[in-house]
Amino acid sequence: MTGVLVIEDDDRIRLALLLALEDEGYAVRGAATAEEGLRMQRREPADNVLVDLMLPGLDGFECIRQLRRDDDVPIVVVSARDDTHDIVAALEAGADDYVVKPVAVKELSARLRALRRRARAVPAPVPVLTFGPLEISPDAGEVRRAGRPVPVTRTEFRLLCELAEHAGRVLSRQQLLQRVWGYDTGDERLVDVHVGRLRQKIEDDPGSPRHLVTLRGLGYKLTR
Amino acid sequence: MTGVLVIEDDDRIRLALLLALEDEGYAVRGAATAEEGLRMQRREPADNVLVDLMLPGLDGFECIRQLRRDDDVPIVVVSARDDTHDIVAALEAGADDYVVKPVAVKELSARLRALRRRARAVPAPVPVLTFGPLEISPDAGEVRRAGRPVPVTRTEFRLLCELAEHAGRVLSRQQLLQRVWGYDTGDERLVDVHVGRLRQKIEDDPGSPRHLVTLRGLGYKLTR
DNA sequence: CGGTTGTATGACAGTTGCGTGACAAAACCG
DNA sequence: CGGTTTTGTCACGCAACTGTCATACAACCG
Repeated sequence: MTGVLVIEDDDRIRLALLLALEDEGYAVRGAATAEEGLRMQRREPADNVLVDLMLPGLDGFECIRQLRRDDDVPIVVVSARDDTHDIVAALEAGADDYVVKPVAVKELSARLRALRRRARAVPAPVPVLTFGPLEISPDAGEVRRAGRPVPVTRTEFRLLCELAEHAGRVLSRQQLLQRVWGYDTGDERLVDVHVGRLRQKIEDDPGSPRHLVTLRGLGYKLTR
Repeated sequence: MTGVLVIEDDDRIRLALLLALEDEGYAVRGAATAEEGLRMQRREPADNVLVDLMLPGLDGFECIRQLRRDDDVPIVVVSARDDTHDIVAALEAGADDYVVKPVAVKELSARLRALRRRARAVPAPVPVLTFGPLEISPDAGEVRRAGRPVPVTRTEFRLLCELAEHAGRVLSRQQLLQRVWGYDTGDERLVDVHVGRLRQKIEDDPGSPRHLVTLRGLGYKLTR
């Protein structure tokens, strides 16, 4: 299911767009302000965003820039203003297309499809967390040391990810039990054992660990 | 240097576009007919193609389709006709954008830039996914190993495509059940079985798979 | 320094997760 | 309709993993 987010302050127009797009088979949702739209997109990303330029508060241009900052979603501006200056500015801000109201829904839909044809082909890179020679990619379910894959078990992997996500911070055994194992209570030695096993695999000298370090009385942390 | 090819039969308009785009810093070339444009693009590909719809001989729609057949170049239609039906047809044929004459060069330039932003992100616009000796073409519904076609069943193919689309990422059995079978719940062994069958066909040594690998406790992933 | 607390590690048995072959139901196809 | 292919289910065996325990070691403290 492909989702479309419509950011438009005029209730009538927004509703009309939403209904029309829904008829075209999109899963729609709407926002009346840039702030609301940004929040929605951050929480549950849509596959396309339609945005008006004249918005109360944060205006359309700024909205586009902020959307672009942490998202590669295709953005289409739907504006009443047919002005070269606006069009150029919107596209420069990061929009992918600009259509002038009133717009035929069929056309809008075709433009969205054309846009998605391009956007979909982009293979999102697999994010990797690095700690010195250590590379952890949660999505790939893979750990590498100096480029070489290190076989780790599921529990070890979860533990490592948890530590990596909070790099530099101490996590107590209780916190780790909670987050990795889901235990509300349990033997804290369990954590020790797995940390030990992990060290055998990822540390050069497991005896004096450089990345997965113990903080006596506090817990463990992962450092760079 | 970014090159733009303008396919437009009206000499005056073509010249005007070429000059204006040259001013904007593009390396331009022009063609008066679809045939000529296709030949030029095949011999020395430009980074963008502008095409008129009303062309003598091969018309604009057909021109777009033929361009698309062996090229992923961004195509912008520049037409005098402001008609929803034409716009939709052109976009469906494979165009990326549609602007109506007369058009401001600044706008055209901005649209080209926006388009190229997207297009560049696609490194190899091949509809074939390769994993070592393995070739999967989702569109053609075909799998090859070392060039030789491999007969796979529909379910196997879908499973393979799903994994290929998320190359390098782990997909849990649940996710695969959901996406390939549409099951919200079900026996996860089912996935194992099909993965096993797939391995018999695509792996050199199904006993120790190199591409379709298991991540114990996590799921499966396809690697290069 | 000895006592105390906290941490590392090796061994082990129970458990889990995975791969596979067999088989029946279902879909497909002349 | 009969044969063939595809699909889903099941049970079993193997290998890998997990958690517990006991013991040894290291750090802290007065």
